[in-house]
Amino acid sequence: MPQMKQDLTDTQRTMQVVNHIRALIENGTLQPGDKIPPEREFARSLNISRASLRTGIGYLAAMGVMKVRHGVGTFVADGPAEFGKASFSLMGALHGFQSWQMFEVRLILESNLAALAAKRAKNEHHTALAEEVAEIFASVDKPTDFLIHDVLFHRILSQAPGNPILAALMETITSALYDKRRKTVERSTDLRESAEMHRMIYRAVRARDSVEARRLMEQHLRMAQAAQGMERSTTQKATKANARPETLTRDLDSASV
Amino acid sequence: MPQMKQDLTDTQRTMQVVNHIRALIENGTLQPGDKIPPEREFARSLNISRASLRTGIGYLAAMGVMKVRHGVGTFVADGPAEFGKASFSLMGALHGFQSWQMFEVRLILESNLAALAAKRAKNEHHTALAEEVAEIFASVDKPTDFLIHDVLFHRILSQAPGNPILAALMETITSALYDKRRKTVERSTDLRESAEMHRMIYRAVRARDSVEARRLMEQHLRMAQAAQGMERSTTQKATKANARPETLTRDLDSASV
DNA sequence: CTCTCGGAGAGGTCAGACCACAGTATACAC
DNA sequence: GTGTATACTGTGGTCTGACCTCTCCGAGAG
Repeated sequence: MPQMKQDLTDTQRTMQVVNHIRALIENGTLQPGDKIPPEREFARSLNISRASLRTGIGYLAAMGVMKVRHGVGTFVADGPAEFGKASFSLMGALHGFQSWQMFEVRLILESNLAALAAKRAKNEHHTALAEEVAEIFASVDKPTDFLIHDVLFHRILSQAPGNPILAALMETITSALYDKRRKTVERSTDLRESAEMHRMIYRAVRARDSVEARRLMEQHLRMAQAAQGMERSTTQKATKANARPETLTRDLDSASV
Repeated sequence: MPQMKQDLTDTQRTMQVVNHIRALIENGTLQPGDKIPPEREFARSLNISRASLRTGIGYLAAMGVMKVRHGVGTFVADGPAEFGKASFSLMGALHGFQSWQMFEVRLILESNLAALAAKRAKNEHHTALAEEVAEIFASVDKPTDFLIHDVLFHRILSQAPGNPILAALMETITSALYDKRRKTVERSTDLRESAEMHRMIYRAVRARDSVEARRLMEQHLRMAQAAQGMERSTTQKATKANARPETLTRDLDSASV
C-alpha cells in the first residue's frame, strides 16, 4: 500500500528560510533578478546561524529558484524557468532515463506546444521567431551557432502559448538534450534541411494553423531523432512485453486543447 | 543576446559530493533505498568537512534524489521519481503558475499517457489498474479514500508506458494538484460518475484501444476540471492579440529565406 | 589613458561542541 | 512473564567564529 503522506522531511530551520524567502517572492518584495542581503546580515535578521541560512539557500539554489555567485552575492533566478538540470540528470542516473524516452517526451510536449503556439502566439512571438529563423539560416555553415539559434527558436515557441509550466518542462528536457546534441551537430550535414523545417513551422504558427504546426513539428523532431541515430527502445530486457510500436507515438493528433 | 553558457555555479566541494554520489549511483554501488554512511564518517572518507558534505547532501535532497531522516540516516530516494514538489510550488510562486495551466499540462501529458498505456501496458499493469478501479468503486462514499485510489490509478497508468520521464513529470504535476483536490473532493457529489470514467478508461487500455483511451481520458479530465470550478484560460488579453493584422512583421519573412 | 595591485565585500570551507530525534537495550514494577 | 518507563547509542541538526577565495573596483603607477 503506497503512502500518500507528505514528507515534511525538510528540517525546521531550512524550511523557515525557504518559507521566508517564498513569502518575500510571493508578496512581490523579491523579484526575479533581485539580490538578497549578505549572508551574515540576513542570518542575523532571521535570528539563525549563517550555516542554517546557507542550508536554506542551498536548497533553493539546488532547485534553480536562486542563483549564488561566489564573491558577488545571491540572487533570485531570472532566466527561463527550469526544473533543475542537475536534478534531471541525477534522476536519469537513478531511474535509467534513456535517449528515446527523452525524445518521446519532447515529441509529446513540443508537438502540443507548436499547436498551442499557433493558436495563442502574439506578435512579439512571431517577430522573435522570425528573427531566429533568419539566424538559423545564417548559421547553416556554423554548427555551433546553428544549435544556439535552434534552441532559442524552440524556447520562444515554448513560451508562446503563455503556459510557464509547459515552458519549464520543455526547458528541462531541452537542456538535458543540449550536450548530446552539441556533439552530433558538429558532424551534421543537413542543416539546410533543418533550417527549412524551422521556417515552415514558423509560417504555420504565423498562419495560426495549429494542425499544420503540430504536423510539421512532429516531422521535424522525427527527422532530428533519425539524424542523431537515436535507436528507439535501447535494447535490453526492458523491451519485453511491449508490442512496441516503432512509430514513436503516432497518435498525437486529437489533443488540441 | 541570451546566453547559452552552462552555469557551473555550483561550488567545488558541493559538486565533489554530488558527483561522488552520482558515480556511486551510476555504477550501481548505491541502489534506490540504500543508506549512505553516517555524515561524520563519510565526510572523513572524502577528506572534507562535515559541513561541506551536508551542503552536497542538502543539494541532492532538495532535488528529491536523496531522503534525509533525522535520527535515522540518509537514503537514496526510492519512491516514484518526481521533480521536487517544493521546486514546483516555488517555481509557481516565482513564475505565477495558475490552475488552468496545471490542468492544461495534465491534459496534454495524461491523454498521451493513456494512449501509450493502451499500446504498451503489460499484464501486471492491467491487473493493478483493475484493482484500483475496484477500490475506487468501493470508495464512492469515502472521498478521502477515493482520492487516494484515484491518484494511485493515475500513477499506475503513468508508469504503464515504461517511460520514467513521463511518469516523473506526471508525478510532479499530480502532487502539486493533490492539496487542491483534497479540498474539493470533500464536497464532491458525483464520485460515482468519476468512478465509472475510470472503469471505462481501464477497459480501453485493456482492449489496447489507444484512440479511445485518449478520448476518454480527455473527457475525464475536462469533467474533473469543470467539477473543480477551474476557470479555463483565465482568458484575458492573450485572446485579443489574435485579431492582429499581419502586416507588421511581414518583412521578416523575406529575411528568413 | 592603460595597466596593476590591493582593499572591501560577499560567498566557501573548516573545526568542534552541543542539541534533538529515533530506535533499542535495560531495568524496574506488577 | 509481561509491560512500561528509562537510559543509552547512533545519526542528523544547529551554532560559533575563524579563516580562505573570489569579484569588483578604485587608487596609483607607468
